Amino acid sequence: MCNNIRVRFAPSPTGNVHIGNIRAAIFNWLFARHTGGKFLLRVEDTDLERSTPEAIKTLLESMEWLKLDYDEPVVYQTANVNEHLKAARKLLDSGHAYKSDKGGKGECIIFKMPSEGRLEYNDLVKGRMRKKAEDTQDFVIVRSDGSPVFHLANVVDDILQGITHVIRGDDHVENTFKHIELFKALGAQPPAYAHLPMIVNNMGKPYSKRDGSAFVGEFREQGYLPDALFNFLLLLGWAPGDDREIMSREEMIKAFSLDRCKASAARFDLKKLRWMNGEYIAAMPKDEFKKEFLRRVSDAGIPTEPLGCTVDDVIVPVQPRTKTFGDIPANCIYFFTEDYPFSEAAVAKRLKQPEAGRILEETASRFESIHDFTEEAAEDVIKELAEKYGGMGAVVHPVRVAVSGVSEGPGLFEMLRLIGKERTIARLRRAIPQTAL
RNA sequence: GCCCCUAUCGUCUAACGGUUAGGACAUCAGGUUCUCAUCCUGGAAAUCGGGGUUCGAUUCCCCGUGGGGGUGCCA
Repeated sequence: MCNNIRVRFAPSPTGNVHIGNIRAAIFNWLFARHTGGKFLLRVEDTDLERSTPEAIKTLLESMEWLKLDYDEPVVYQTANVNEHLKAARKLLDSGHAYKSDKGGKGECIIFKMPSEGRLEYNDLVKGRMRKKAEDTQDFVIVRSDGSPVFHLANVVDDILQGITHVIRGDDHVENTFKHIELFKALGAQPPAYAHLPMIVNNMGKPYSKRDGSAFVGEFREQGYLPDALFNFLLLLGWAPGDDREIMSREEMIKAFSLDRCKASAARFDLKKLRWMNGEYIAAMPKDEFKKEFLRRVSDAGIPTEPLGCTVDDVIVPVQPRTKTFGDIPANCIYFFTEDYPFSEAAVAKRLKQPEAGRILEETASRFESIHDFTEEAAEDVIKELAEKYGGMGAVVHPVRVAVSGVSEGPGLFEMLRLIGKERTIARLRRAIPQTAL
């Protein structure tokens, strides 16, 4: 039961966490949880300009939001600079590195790559990787200003943290040959490597902010659930092998393995994410949904008390229809205020009709005589009118638009009941001017 | 230019030499419903091209082509 598998997520805090990046974290986390190893977080904060406290806070929040817990205190790379430089001196002393002023910027330290033979390693995702030594080049490990370069810092930190498996993005494949040589030159055992394919846009280019939401925080803002995003990202480049798609964290942990990761890039499909998010929302406990629902309504500046019913009443028909929480204010505003907007398209299609005005007035006046405004009572009225005006649609549609401003939503009779008799009647009459052709 | 990787429906993917090439999202048609969402039924939809190896290739090899990554002071 005792293994010493140790993996890490090593982002540089830039203020935003890219989905490609967080996916690497997800795969690392799953690998650690599956194997019973340790998942560590290392913040590569050596870029002092971008690594602000706020950026680090954003990173940690994203991790927490996705429930990516780590097993040891966060390591900050800046704390290890002396170790990096010590390693550089060691490499200088052992003849693995040399000083040079090639670019004329001053003296830097360059690591010497093998000049002959073949470099190879076994990538847990991509398989056997090989490269002729003559196709590699020496590279800078300490800049002329004395600061360690990524390659050095990364490798030294991995040694310091005892990392056994490096699971990271595809863009590091070439670096791996360099890193392995560094490990060896420093007298350390290189870790195993697994390179995850990139997430690309529909042009096949790396997915960026230009392609839509690219950062964890944006999805959170738009009302995606962390579990849905997690699940969706996992399925980009990995599949359990059977037909399961929506899986619990436990199932994922149990099923995860690196050798089932794909080696080719995956396109980001927002439609599928939306669908999956809707599935997760539908499965949410009522009180959890209610909490987030109220937060969204409140943030939109809408009163949080429905006009004619309770929040719980509203939630019943709304939850199963919600794809993202960001859609909620626009979809439910008419339950909370008389100042609800009318969709132009809906008005044009349903209210600007020859008989619409008469239908609304007639519906209103018939509703007036209902004592107990139940769904059944409302339905009876509408059905009667439907016979007169040529079908349910002819009556239902204008009434729906009049009382809600939009052409879709909960069942009409349920909606009317929630809005209430007097308010419904008032809304119907108030909408009549809009039926003028 | 050179080096490395990669290639199954529109998209995400399954099929680790033998399947009518499966599932999901999206899409289309029909059913249910007052709309939307859900739900049910059905349809269309793929192995990049060319050579090999093999009794047999989506699967293995080679060559193209497309895409991605890298290429001495970004990470």
